[in-house]
Amino acid sequence: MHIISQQGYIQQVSIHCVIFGYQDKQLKVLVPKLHFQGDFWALPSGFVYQDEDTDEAAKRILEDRTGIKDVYLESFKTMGKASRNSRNFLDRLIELNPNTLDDETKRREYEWFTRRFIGIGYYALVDLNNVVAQKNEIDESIEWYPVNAIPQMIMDHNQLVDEAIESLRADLDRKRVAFHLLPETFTMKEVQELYETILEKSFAANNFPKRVLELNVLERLKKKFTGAANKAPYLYRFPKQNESSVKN
Amino acid sequence: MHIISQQGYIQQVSIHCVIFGYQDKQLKVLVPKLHFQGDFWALPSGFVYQDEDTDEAAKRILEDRTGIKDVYLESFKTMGKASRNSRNFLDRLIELNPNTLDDETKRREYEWFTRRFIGIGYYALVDLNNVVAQKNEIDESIEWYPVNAIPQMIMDHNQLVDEAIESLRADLDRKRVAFHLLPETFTMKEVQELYETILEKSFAANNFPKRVLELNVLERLKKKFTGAANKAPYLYRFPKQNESSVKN
DNA sequence: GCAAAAGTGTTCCCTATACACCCATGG
DNA sequence: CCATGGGTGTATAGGGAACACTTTTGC
Repeated sequence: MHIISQQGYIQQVSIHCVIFGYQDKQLKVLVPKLHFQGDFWALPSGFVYQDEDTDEAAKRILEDRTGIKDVYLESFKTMGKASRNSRNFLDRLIELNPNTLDDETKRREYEWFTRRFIGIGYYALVDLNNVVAQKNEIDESIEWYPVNAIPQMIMDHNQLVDEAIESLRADLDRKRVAFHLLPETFTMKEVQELYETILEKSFAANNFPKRVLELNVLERLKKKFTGAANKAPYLYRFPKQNESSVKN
Repeated sequence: MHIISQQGYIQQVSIHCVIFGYQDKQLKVLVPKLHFQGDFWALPSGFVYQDEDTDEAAKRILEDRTGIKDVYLESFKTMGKASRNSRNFLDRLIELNPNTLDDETKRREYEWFTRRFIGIGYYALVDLNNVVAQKNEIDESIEWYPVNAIPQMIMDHNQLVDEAIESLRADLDRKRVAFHLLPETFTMKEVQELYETILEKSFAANNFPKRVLELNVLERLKKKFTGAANKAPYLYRFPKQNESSVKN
């Protein structure tokens, strides 16, 4: 572990990333498990450099921890409780990993880490099928969990996920945000299933395409011939404005 | 001016309050003007004590600067640009107010104030008719401005107001938030005009009451006899859950 | 031709709007 | 009884859902 407290971070502000993906008709979140004794799960988190936008910090943390870059990012909530610190978490971690605080530097790190932090929550939308998340050295594993089967995480991270889902739902109506969860090309049925999954309600199959298409953000491509003995659906593409599409 | 930099604040985090009121069928924002040469308007802003929730800080700042307390508060946006600092503003202020930096303490304050700050935006909803906003000593005046006639403020404060309005509109649908802008008792027509003002669209007069009433949050009181030669409308009350209603 | 899934059309229902009408109130 | 504005009923339009139907595809 490097000396984190002296790298020019803004004090007492942390960034937390809820990374959404979509697979098997389920909304999933990418959660790393820390490489320590004791089953600690935690959202990819980090701090903000003095000369860095918080948006940039979220992107950097995401890439460092998962290898994922160039994704859609949205800040959704800032957690500001005075009691918000990682002392409970770190004490439990140290209890189960006795050699963690074996020198003066690390003890100073402990003090730094366990102060009260204001946490800025970001959610990311990625194309799970195209993205290969790679754990880095501080993680034991990194896995996609369906939103209703996320392990117990440290601090308020489970609450952050809940708030992220709520924001995602609210944003679905106003912004054309959902397409970021789909692969480069997709069928209208896949779009509908995605909306039904996230909003937990079903839509009529005849009106849904009309409503989506009149957003005027989808490009219709050629049909998708799968070899199956049925009518081939059209493929659509969501031309991404700023970001290039995600290729791990 | 006291020594602000040493009072146990969280470093580089600021709070900004957009205070909404409603009067004369207009949505208004309460904006103080600083007691300095040079026409500086700025949202009521401040910092967060180490042992204080950010929500508490927003409440405290609101009360210190305006005398208003016990209002509905909602955090709506966190501004995180690396370039976000008040150096331009303060340099202009010092230029126009030469005696501002006349001792060492104040010069140190200047350094503290002009660092990069992460700004947490809150909006408050108050009953403008019942609330008497009181300027404190650092303000020259404090006034209600219609949202489309707000003076040019410092830093990104105008943008904060725009984002606050957007959030307020989005929240109107999901939460029963608007009643906080009305007096203790009000007629259905007043509710409708409020919604029409904020959302900038009109509603049919027959269904609107039905939709509002089936929220089951309003209490119908006796009729309102104004002495005018017409049918007296019913008065309604919004029983506030946690907060007591605002009396300056 | 047949099965499977895509895509479309018809009908129905619900909600919101427009408009008309009735009602309470005070002069 | 009349003017005023609150409140309510009726007809209509639009959007979404259910259901049935047509179309495309490969065997």
